[in-house]
Amino acid sequence: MQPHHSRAASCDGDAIRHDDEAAFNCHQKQSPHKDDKPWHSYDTVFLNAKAGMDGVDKEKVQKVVYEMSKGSRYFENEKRKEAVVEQRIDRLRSQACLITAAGLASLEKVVDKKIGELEANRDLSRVWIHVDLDAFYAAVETQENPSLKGKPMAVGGLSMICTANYEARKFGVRAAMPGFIARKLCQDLIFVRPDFEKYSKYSELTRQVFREYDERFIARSMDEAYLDVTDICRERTISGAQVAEEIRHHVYEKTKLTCSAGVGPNRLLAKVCSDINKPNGQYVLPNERSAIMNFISALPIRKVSGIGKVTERMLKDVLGISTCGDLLQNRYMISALFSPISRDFFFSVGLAIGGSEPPQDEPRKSLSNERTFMATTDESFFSKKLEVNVST
DNA sequence: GCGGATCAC
DNA sequence: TATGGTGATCCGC
Repeated sequence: MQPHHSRAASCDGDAIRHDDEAAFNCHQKQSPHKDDKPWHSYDTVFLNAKAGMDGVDKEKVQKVVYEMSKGSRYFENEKRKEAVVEQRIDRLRSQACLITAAGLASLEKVVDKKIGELEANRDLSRVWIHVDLDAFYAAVETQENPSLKGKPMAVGGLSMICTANYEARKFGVRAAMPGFIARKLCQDLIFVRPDFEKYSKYSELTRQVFREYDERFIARSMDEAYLDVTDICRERTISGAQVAEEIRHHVYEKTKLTCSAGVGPNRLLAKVCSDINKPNGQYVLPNERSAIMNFISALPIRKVSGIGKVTERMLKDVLGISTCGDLLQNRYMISALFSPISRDFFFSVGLAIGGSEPPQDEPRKSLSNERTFMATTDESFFSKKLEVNVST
C-alpha cells in the first residue's frame, strides 16, 4: 500500500483518457492530514440537508458543534475514524492511477452487458408507496400535550436526541444530536423524555391503516413503511397518487398525526420521493422510463438509501461523482475500483432500479442488547459485568 | 473466517 | 458532565 503513496501523487495523466472518465484526474491532491483541518471543515452529519432544515445557519451550527466537541473522547475517536477513511480514499486514488486506457477498454463488454441485464429486468408494472410519519416521536408528544405546540422541542435527553420538531429544526437541532449541543443552539429547547410504549401504540394505529391497503406491507421502523398498492390501483382504477392521499388522510383520522408519502415503481424511488415534500406532503413519479431517468440523473447520490457519508466521499473524492447520473457516466472506473456487489448496487442506483419485487418476509437473524459503559480501564469492572451475564 | 466499518432508523 | 441501541450487510485482512 505505502509504496503506491508517492506514486499516486506523481502518477502521470497518460494512464487514462477515456471520454466517460473526464472527471477523473490523477493530479488530484492527497487528502490533507487530519491536523491541518480548521474548524470550518470539521465534518458533521448534522449539516446534511434534511426536511425542515432549509433556513438553518449552517456555519453557526458547524461552529457550535465543533466548539462543544473538540477535546472530548468522542471527538478524538471521530478524528481517528476520519483518518482511516482518508487512508481508504488515498488507497482508492492510487488504484485509480494504475488503471490504463487499455484496462478500462477491456471492461467495456462486461460492464455494458451487466447494465443491459439490469435494464432488461426493469419492472415498471408495480406501484409502491413509501409512507413516513413527520417528526414522529415529537408529533406524538405534542398530540398528548398540546401546550408543546409551536415551541421548539426535542424528544430525548442531554446526551442524545431521538427526534426534534420542526420549530427546533430551524435552529439546527436534529435527531442523533447530543442534547447539550442542541441546547446551545436553541436556549429555549424543551426536552421530553422518550416513551416508546406510547410511540408503539401510535405506530400500531398507523399499521392498521397500512394493512388495509397492503396486508403484506413492509414496516421499516415505527414510523416508516413500504406498501405495494399495485392491486388497489388496478381494482379501483385509481392512481398511486390518489391512494397515497387516501392513506395519509386515514392515518390522520386515526392518529391526528401527519405523514409524507412517495410514490414510484419501486421502493428505492418511493423512499427518495417521500422526503421531497415533507412534512405533510407527497411526491409522485410516473411509471415511465424517461421521467424516471431524468429524475434519477440529477439526484445527489447521498439521497439514496444505502449511500451514506463515507460512500459519498469515496465516490466524490476519487471519481468526482455527485449525482446518480454520474454513476453511469463513470461505469468503467466504478467497475475497475469496486467489488461486484458495490458495482451492481451503484449501477442499479444509476438506473433507478431496486426493490420492485413483492416483499418476502425473512426470519430475524439476530437479537441483541447492549449498553455503553462509562470510560474505564478497570479490568475487574468488566470481570464483574461478565460474571453477572454468563449463565449457560 | 472474523472483526471492524458502514448504513439506516 | 455529557455523543445511543438494534439489526443487517459488506470490506479488508
